[in-house]
This record gives sequence, structure tokens and C-alpha cells, in this order.
Amino acid sequence: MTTALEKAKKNPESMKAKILFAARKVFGEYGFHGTTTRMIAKAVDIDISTLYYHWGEKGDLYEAVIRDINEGLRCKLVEVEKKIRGKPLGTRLDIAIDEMVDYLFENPEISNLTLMRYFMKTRHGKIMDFQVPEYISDIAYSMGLSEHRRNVPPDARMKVLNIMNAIHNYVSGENFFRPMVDLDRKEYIRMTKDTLKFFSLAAFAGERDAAV
Amino acid sequence: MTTALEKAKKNPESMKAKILFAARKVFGEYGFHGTTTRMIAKAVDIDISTLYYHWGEKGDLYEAVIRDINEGLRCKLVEVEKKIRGKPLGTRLDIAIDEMVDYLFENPEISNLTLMRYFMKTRHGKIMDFQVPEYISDIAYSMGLSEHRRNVPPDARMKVLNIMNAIHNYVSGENFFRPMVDLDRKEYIRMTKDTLKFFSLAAFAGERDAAV
DNA sequence: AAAATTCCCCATCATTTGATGGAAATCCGA
DNA sequence: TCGGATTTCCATCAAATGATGGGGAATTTT
Repeated sequence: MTTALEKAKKNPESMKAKILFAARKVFGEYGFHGTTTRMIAKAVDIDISTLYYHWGEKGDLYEAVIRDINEGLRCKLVEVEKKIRGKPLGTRLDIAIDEMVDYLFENPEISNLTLMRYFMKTRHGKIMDFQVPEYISDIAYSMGLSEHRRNVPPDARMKVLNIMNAIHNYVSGENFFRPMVDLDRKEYIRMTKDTLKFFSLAAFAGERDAAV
Repeated sequence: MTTALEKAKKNPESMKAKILFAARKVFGEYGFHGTTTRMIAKAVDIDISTLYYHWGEKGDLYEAVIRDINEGLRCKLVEVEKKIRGKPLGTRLDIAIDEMVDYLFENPEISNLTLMRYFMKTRHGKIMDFQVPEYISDIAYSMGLSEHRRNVPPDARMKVLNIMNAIHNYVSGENFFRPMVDLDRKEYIRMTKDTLKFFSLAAFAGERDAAV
């Protein structure tokens, strides 16, 4: 319990936490420049100055949101890693995909904000230049794509990126893609998992003899 | 030669075309709300009012940009479709991936803007609600994933989305991902192709007996 | 060359947006 | 209940931003 963020999340009823939660959703839909502090304040039904009282300037709130979703993602990955440890590669993929897809469909702002950070620049560049956690190597090792936890080869990293991004795409693009494939939400999630497995299971099965 | 957009592109030296080209790049980097008309004007080194003289309000210029990149993408897809027609599935994928990856790395704004449209909302929602071309079915048919050009099953659409989006991801995310995998640009493009093939070739080989 | 048209820039507006100071309201322990 | 600390809101500001009118330069037409 040191950072302001942690303090806010401790009591989800606190105004500070409510603002953070609303900010997650609004930033997640409209991006940094597409979101105004007034939009967030309206979502919580407070005056704009209350927002500034709790979080300071817009960039600081955004940074807190990014830290928040990164932390959530990190925790989830650790949780999944525990579940799949020791299992055969096919099973590892199967469980990991199911778990991550469900988690991200429940928290789509995570996928939205992650992708925005990958693909978009911000006018005031310096603001959001804090360090990005390096999940990729950990995932690669945990999936058994690399002998060493550190020093993961580039091709293994690229493969992990492929799968992670594919999940984010289906989650963030739901509004766009679901009408294209004409499925209800439940079917869409189901088919997201199936499609992800369609691509990854065959690929890795064909590659690894060390499929444990 | 009817629309303003076509007229502009006919003479790439015209002010109107230069503005369009600059707008592509700036919108592609910063998104709709992240881009100011002054940024675009500065990129062309003209006064902001000249920009308004040629293209009217910001939303209209943005719409022209989107039409432009969609048209480019459509043409490229038609071109690729001709090249792969009649070849075996593996070859089709191989050529299509190579061609599309090269094309999009040369025109990264296309991937950027496409992804932004998938994942982000705009404050003035109505503006950008013009129709999105339905490439997906055409690609699915052209790749041999569907018997009929029309009436492409959902799972085939999902698979096409997966591949197209994966390409866009690697292109748009280059600034972010390339340091992660520690490759120079050429190697990164090469490995993008390899990774895409790694996932799709195995998957489709295992699936289709009708691999022609 | 004169006239008409097109094109571009300067100055300026109105609105939006990030941000703040200070007054009112609320909470909380003594 | 009193008094201080915390929290919230109202009014407002300054800068950024989308947008326009009018004048003048450049180009084309006559």
C-alpha cells in the first residue's frame, strides 16, 4: 500500500477508485486525445474539478490507468502460468487461450488500451514513455518455446506476440468483426477461441518434438 | 474521374493531393483526435486556411483519407488475387503473405488507420459511419476457404480476419515490437513473413484435403 | 494586356478543453 | 456540538483548436 493507485483500488467505493474505473472505460473507448476530462467526470457524475482534485492532470490519470491494466494483465498471466505448468504443450495452449480470452472479453479496455499504445502516437510524446513490462519473454518460456527464461530467441518472441495480439484483436474489434461474422456474443467468443487454437495448435504440434 | 479524391490523386503535385498525402501520414500516426489541422498544414508547409479551402472540414478530409487507403488496399488485393489464382493452397498463402506484407510495410498508414477504425471510437460518431468494404468474403473465397464467393461461413471469415489483422499488427506495431525482438527493419519484415507462414501454413495444410 | 478565375495567406472568431482558486458542503474526532 | 480537515462544486481562465472572411497574389482565359 504505497502508491496512490494501490490505495485507490483498495477501496473500490472511494471516489478516487470510481474515477479510475470510469477513466479506464472511457480512455479505452476513445483513446487519450479522444477522451476529455469532462467525459470521465460525467461518467462518474461529478464535477470536473473533483477529478482534478483526486488525480491531477489528465496525463497522470491516464498513466495510472495504464499501470492499472498492466498490473491486471500481469496478475492474470501469473495465474495462468501456474495452471499450465508441467502440462503438455497442447494442453498448455488450450488452457492459456481459454483463460486469456475469457479474461480479456471481461475487461476489454485492457485490450483496447494495449493496442492503442502499440499503434498510436500521442502529441505530448514524453508523457507516456514509462517502461513497458516485458511479458513476452516470460510467456515464451512458460509456453515452452524457449529453453531459457532469459535470452528468448526472436522467432519465439514473434510467435508469442502473434498469439497475444490476435486475442487483443478479436476482443477490441468485437463491435466491428461480430457483425461481419454474424454471431451473437457467446458464439463469437467461442469461435475466437477455436480460431486461435486452429492456428496455434497445428503450428506448434508440427514444430515441437519436445511436446512433453 | 468524378470524385474530388480521384481528381486530387490524378496530379500528385497538386496542393490538394499533397495535403491528402500528408493527412494520411499524420492521421495514421496520431489518429483522428490526436491530429490537428494545424499539424497537417505544417507538414505541407501551408497555412491552415489553405487546407480548409481544398478539403473543407477536418472530418471530410479524414473521410477522404479513409476512402483513399481503402481503395489502395482493394486494388492490391485484386492484384494479388490474380497472381495466386489457380495455384495450390500453400503457394497461394506464400505469395499472398509476401505481397501483402511488403505492400503494407511500404504504406504503414494503411495498417494504422485500418486498426484505429477497428478499435477506437470517435467523439462525433456519425462522421465516420460510411460503409466498410467487405474484403473478407472475397479473400476467403480467393484463398479457397469457401466454396461460394458469397455466403462464406463464419469460421472461414474469422480465419481471414486473423491473418489480415496479424499483418496489420506487425506493420503498425513495428516501433513497439522491433526493439522487443531486437532486429533491424529488413530482418523484422522477413521474420514477420516467416511467423505468419509458420501459423497459417501448418494450420491450413492440416485442414484441407482439397488443397488442390 | 485586361479581365476573370483560381489559389493562398493574414487576421480573427467561437468553441472546446485542460486546469485552477475559492467558496460551500461534508465528514470526523474531541 | 464545535472546529478543523477533507471533499465537492461553481465560476472562471488561458491555451488549443476548428473554422471563416476578405484581401491579395498567381494563373488562366479572353
